[in-house]
Amino acid sequence: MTKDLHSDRLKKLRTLEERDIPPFPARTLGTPTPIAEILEDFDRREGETRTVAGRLGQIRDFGKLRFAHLSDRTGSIQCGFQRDRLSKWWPNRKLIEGNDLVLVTGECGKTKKGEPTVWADEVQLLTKALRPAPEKWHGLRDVETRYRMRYVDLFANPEVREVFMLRSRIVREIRAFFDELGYLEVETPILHSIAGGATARPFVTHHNTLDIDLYLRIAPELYLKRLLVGGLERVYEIGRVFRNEGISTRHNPEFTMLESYEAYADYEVVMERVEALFDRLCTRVLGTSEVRFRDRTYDLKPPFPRRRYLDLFREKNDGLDWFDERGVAERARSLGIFREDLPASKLANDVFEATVEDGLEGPVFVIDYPKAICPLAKAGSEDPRVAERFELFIAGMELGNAFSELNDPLDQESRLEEQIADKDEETPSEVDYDYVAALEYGMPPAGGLGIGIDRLVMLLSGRPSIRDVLLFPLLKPLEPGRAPEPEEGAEGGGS
RNA sequence: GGGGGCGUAGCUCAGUCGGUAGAGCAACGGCCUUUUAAGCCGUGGGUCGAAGGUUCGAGUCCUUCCGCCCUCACCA
Repeated sequence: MTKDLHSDRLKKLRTLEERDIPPFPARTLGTPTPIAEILEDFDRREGETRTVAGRLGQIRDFGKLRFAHLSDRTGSIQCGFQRDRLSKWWPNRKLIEGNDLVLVTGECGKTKKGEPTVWADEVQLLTKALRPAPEKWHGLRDVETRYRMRYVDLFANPEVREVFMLRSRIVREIRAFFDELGYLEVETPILHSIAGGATARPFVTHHNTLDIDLYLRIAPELYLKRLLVGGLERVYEIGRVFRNEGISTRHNPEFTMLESYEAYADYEVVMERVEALFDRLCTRVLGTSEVRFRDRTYDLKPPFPRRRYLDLFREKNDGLDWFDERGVAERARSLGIFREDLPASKLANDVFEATVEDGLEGPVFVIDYPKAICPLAKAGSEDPRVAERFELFIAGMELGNAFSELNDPLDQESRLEEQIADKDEETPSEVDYDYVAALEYGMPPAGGLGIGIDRLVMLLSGRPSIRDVLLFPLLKPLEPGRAPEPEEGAEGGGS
């Protein structure tokens, strides 16, 4: 609790109550103007009376005059409090301090040094802050506190706010992009009875009334493609997916995925869409196609080069053929990543990841993946061993994954069944026969796309960790309890 | 899970060889009508992440635990 630590502020709270000044009033007595709007054309506003509201910064006190900056979501402006203008309020001035939320109405004018200032004629305390703000010029630095108390981070560090404003603009622009192409934005279930559409360990939950286990979705893919069967033809969804796996600078157990599906298109069309989308984000949101990320500069100007998966594999592995099982096993051993339990295709893909992926600075489309590692993609017309699939890599990060969607129900059924056969903890628990049934009704040929929104925002904002683009990244909860009392018979709850 | 680093006042950080717990900002009292990292005088503020150990004596050394960061593994 707050109690002892900031008892000064609690004392002020009581004094406010004694003086009938509500510390948390229900009504805001005025309509604040966004601060940026006032600053925009300040010279012309001089002499006008304006109302501003926001969080009070540090007060600079001169006895009969005090200054403090007031910040709202749009910016920050200086307020001047003079005894001669505020005779009624003046005796209460010390009850309002830095970090309180206030409403100030007064005349716009400049100080001797030319600083735009609202000279207060009326002041209303909107919310008494019982905790002080972090230190004024270093801000809040401690990463753990920043993530755990993001609400403080946001008001103490303006650049953090900017990241999330940028994130919002990016998402809005993505929506506009698909909307203009006639896509329908949809919402599909998050609770799945079969965790399909990707390979990942799911979170499990339970529905009490039905008494069944359900999974939080690991991908919306299979539901979106059902909608293609239903005739919606162009659909997209931006939503949270959940994977019960490790946490790192690039992974959070819940993250935001964009998936889109377009009938009568294939992965070539999708590559064009991705290029158009990046071009739009660069011009309309960033204003440049160059981004700085982890000490490197990337030019996101399309077109992006395309490299065949199998070619990249051969290049980085001394001409080794991906399908050469013995050679691949040997190579895996020399890399120290050999695993007896893996099917050949998975092992070969591990070799690909170990030798190729980190070097993919990009932007680059890696295209034409071996069919064996793409259970939901359609085989190419030229080489039946490869699937029409691409992944977009930038800065060694996988940003997008797309393919010409497999719509042959018989092929799909056997591939899903194969997947279950060499099952590990990450493969789906069972085959989604309802999805196969949907395909049996006829799904149009289609190009599908998945983009990790968080990683995209990382790249476009130049933030190296996914936690910097998530408002509330997952952290271990702090243990409120100390060690249990060492008396015997202390009841459980133990870990 | 492996390796490395970190945890000291509300915040940002010092703390030497093991010898009384420090600074700046914030807070509190005072002066000041043009500051904007305001200034000046004064005051208060600590479970040194937690527990145990070594020692006459531990923020400092040892052990265990908790949390965070980086990295590797994992993550098609």
